[in-house]
Amino acid sequence: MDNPLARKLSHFTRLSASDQAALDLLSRQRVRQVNARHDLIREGDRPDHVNLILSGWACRYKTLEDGRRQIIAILLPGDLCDLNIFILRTMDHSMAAITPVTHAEVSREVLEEVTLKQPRITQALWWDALVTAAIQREWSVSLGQRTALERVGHILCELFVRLRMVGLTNGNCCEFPITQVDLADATGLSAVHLNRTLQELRAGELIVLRDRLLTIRDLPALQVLSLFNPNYLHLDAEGQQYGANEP
Amino acid sequence: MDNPLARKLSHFTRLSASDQAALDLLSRQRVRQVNARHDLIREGDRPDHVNLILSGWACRYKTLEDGRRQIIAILLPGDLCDLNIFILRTMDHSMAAITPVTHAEVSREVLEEVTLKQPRITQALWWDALVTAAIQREWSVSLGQRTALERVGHILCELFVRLRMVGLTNGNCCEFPITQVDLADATGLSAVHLNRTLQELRAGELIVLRDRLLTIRDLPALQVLSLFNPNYLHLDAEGQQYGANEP
DNA sequence: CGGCTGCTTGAACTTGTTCAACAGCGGTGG
DNA sequence: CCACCGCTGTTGAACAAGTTCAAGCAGCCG
Repeated sequence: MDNPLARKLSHFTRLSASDQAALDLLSRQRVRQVNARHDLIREGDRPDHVNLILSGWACRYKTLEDGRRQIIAILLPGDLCDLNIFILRTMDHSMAAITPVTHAEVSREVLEEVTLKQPRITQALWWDALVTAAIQREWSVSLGQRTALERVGHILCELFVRLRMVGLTNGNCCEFPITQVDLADATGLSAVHLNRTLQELRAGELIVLRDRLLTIRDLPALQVLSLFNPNYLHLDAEGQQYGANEP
Repeated sequence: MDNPLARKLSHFTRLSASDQAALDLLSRQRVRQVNARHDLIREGDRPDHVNLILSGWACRYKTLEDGRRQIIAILLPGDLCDLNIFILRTMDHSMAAITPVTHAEVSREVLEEVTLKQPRITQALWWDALVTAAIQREWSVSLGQRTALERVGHILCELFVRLRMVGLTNGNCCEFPITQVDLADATGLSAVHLNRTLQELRAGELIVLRDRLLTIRDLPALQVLSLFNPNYLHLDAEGQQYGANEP
């Protein structure tokens, strides 16, 4: 299975062959490439499609007038951006590629057709949207309450688990192609302090991060240190009751 | 119009008489009272209904094991909690009343019936859900990038504008029944520093806050100081194209 | 009256920021 | 081929913002 969206949704529900086919169809809609650090869409734009990340990392962000920037969310392969964007007139934030990104632009019509024909997919996309909202809430907790060390540990745990869901980890390793500046903007820390915090995690023998490759040496310890409780990711196959009964 | 939800949604779309009637029906579902600082629902619960706040203030919050608490969202009259909660098995956060709260518990069945019969309401509820998500993102920006002064100013602006949408302001005044401790937990500040920050806003002649009554003495100045840009609230009647054509 | 909650103040302290400089690396153009 | 540039990561030191601890006051309610 090389379709990251299908892989992710199968954590929620069992997908039939026709569900799979429908998701594959989504992945083949108008496929585009974007270079690293280029915008996919900007605040004020009015999009006419939904983006599905196929490969690479992207982010949502907002900037304040004086240049301060907050990364609001990190988008990984299999992430679908703003299902019902069609209702709001304009984007209130921007999205940018962190690495080179391939994404499919799915039109409203295609999306509606798929959700109409495949109710299990509709259900699963709902689950995905609700998890996305839960992640956003957890980030608020991090930004508001966690210390620098906890915050950085937490985001590493979260990204690792999310990457594992779409098959992008290898044992306790994963590609981790984000710069320290971007990680700092995501955690609300200065780049200098983020650097020192990473060093602290390395010194504690919790992680290795070098050459865009992350190894989590002791995930349980990192989770404890970061007060990371994965239940907000709702990974416990909650939708199995809607499982496919076709082959 | 004493229905805060209808009042809020009418900022997005024109509501027909039957839309109004349907929203009034929602407000009459199983009406409950909750005392101040009591939970409406707890992390781990599995709700079987959606809450519609009719009067009073509430909040969503999460606590960390060691007692640190982050208020994730503030719920005002007219706010509807988690439309599609039915999909996720358990709550990943709690909700509590800040003041005494009256709310209607709307069952899945009633909600589905209304949205099926009144497509304009469905559309408007979508708009509301997307605005809620946008608010959550803006809070991330505040927590991650804004200084204490900006953060406090920003939340005051936001709450004032949201209260105005549901008719709970009077000129530049509004009831503001939240304690400093709760405001501190919402802004990620200590209660002591929140107190000093409020004093700074008072000293700058921007606000008066006394006896649970907030007066914004200079909204434009407060907006500038807080880098408050209301476009994330999507208030510009974006859904007028779906306006009712019945009386 | 006593005890509670919410607000306020002072002072010491801690965490994270800012500023500045430098090293390593890869790409580009002379 | 080498010089140079820009980007990323790293380090040190001074600094600022916000926290913590501790105490006190006002109003309210039983």
